[in-house]
Amino acid sequence: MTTVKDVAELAGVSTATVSRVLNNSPRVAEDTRARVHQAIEQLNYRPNRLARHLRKLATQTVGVIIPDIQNHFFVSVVRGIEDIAFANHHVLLLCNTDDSPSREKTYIDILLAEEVAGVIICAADETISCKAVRALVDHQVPVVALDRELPDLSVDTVLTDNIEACRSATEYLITAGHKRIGLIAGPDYLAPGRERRQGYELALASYDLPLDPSIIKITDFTPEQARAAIKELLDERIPPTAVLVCSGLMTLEVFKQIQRRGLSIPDDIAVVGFDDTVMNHCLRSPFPLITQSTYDLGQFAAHLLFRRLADPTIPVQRIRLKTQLVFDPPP
Amino acid sequence: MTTVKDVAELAGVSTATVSRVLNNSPRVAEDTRARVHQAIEQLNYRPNRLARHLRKLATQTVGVIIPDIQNHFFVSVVRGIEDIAFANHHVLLLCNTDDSPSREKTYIDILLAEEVAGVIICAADETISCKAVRALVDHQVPVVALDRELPDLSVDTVLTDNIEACRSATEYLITAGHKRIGLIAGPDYLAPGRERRQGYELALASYDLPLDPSIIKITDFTPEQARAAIKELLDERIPPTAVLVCSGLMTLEVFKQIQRRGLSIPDDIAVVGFDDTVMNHCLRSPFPLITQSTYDLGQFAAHLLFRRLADPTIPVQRIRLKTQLVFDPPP
DNA sequence: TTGTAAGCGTTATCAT
DNA sequence: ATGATAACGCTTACAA
Repeated sequence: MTTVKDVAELAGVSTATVSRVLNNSPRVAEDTRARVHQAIEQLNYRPNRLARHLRKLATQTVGVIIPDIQNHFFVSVVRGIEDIAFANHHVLLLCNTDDSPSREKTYIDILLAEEVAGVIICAADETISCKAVRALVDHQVPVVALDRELPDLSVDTVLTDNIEACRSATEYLITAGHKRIGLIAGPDYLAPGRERRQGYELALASYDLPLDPSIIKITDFTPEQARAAIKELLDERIPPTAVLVCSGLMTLEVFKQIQRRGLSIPDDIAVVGFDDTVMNHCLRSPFPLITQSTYDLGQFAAHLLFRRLADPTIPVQRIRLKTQLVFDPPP
Repeated sequence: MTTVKDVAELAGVSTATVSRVLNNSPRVAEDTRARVHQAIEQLNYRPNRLARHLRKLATQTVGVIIPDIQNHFFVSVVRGIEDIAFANHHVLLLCNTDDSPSREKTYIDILLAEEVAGVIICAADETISCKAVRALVDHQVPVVALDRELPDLSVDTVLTDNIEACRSATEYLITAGHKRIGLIAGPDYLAPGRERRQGYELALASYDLPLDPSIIKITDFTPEQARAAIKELLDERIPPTAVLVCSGLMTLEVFKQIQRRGLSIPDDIAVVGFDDTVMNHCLRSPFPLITQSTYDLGQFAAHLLFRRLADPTIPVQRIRLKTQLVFDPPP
């Protein structure tokens, strides 16, 4: 392994000078700079990031904590983050939690020990996660909350406009004539669960429709619970004539189950789902989808992070990304 | 930031002893060990990974270089790798190359500078990539080639059984009565391109069917080129009655284009595609798919890496994973 | 403009 | 069994 020392020797200067060249210090003569650069070339020298970061007590590494990259939702999020990080000469540490607070905690401890420059996190559980994430904040590690909040913490946050998305989607169903609309939502301890339900309730209220708890199903966002939920809805004594499904993974499952029962959409039951995860790409979807630009979500989060890295004093930012109600898949 | 020094002070021992406890050295009295552990607890001390790794000149970081996480194929690959890495207390650096050798090179330089413990790579270009990857090998960084080969390098490799997969798929089409079978394959500089074409040719040969270059389309695996390819095939003076499409992304695109033309599968044209990326999940696929367990692919690669990390002397391994020809989607 | 030297937090060697 | 101390590769005061 070649080190600054080797370069210094070959260039006939001290290691300090090499370091200055490496860090583009202005206080170095042009010809020395040239000689050093030549030595670097010749030896194919790459400064050791570990050593550099240890010395500076600052890395060029960003921790990305998400539930599961296998959830289509996070794929482009991660890519969006990576592209911004790459442009800033930073590198991504990918951490999948499976929504387990304990695995999340383990990863946070590792990221802390790795002295990451910052962390972008989609928390496993908004209340529980705060405790672990606080350790990052206490150690001055910038944190960006993505898609889910960190309520006790004052950190930059980028969210989807959940309430308005579901309010308008529900309104769409209501104006289409539906009076009994089922909801398959997520847990209250996650913003996308809580707020999407709120949007739904808001719409019902503004049209003076009754809120029937028996057709509001709160799940943990998994397909398994979505399957149980849609089953229960369809088995109601008076089944809903429409249903709003509040995540991509669940929408797919609901679609499958409805198909399996031989029911038709929207004649037997109307559906509005979330995210163009799957079916949107391979068939003209038989129902509208609330879509979010997940790539943008990632990019925004990364932008917030690097902005804060550049200037830690700016006020905490909070961004809401708009959604779209899409009736037809892309060509 | 609490350091060994703080712990040592609180426990009333030297930093060396703390380090011994941290590294489970047997040469430390039980009561001192207890005192140190208590101090660690009390201070909530986490050993700095950077410092540790710099000192040991060995990290617990694995570089994962793939073309694009947005390609569904790599999603579970990465997750498979992560799960094994996590179990081994290692962490993942995710690098997307977009199949660009230059971006790949940049990432390899970074990984080298980060002193990663090992690298799992799906090369952008088997010939070009070798040059950059050789730097890793030269620096004794274990490398595992995934899905694509590193021909000039003697490294552990995990591949799909491409030839047999496409031979049997083509055979299936032949025994179904097809005599004029089109092929949409990948480039020769990638194993999945090259070998899948070989399997196709093998099958034709063994049934004494002619090889018609005009219905063999070599693409770069992108949907764009797949679209052009299927268009050309369908516009042939005598169009093929069947087509074998050699990647998941391309299969989806071909499916769309056939649909758009109002043609029906398999009556107008029979299709065999790759990977259960999309349509398999939302509708009973109208045609069979060659599927690979990408999660296993990732796990195997990671296993190879950690095996070599544990014992660098074992002979280079080469694994071929079997595929399945799937006619019906999972329930 | 350049060099010397200390130090980032850890571990390994050598004493004791 | 434990403690001093040097070293990993780099950056940055402080001198010169």
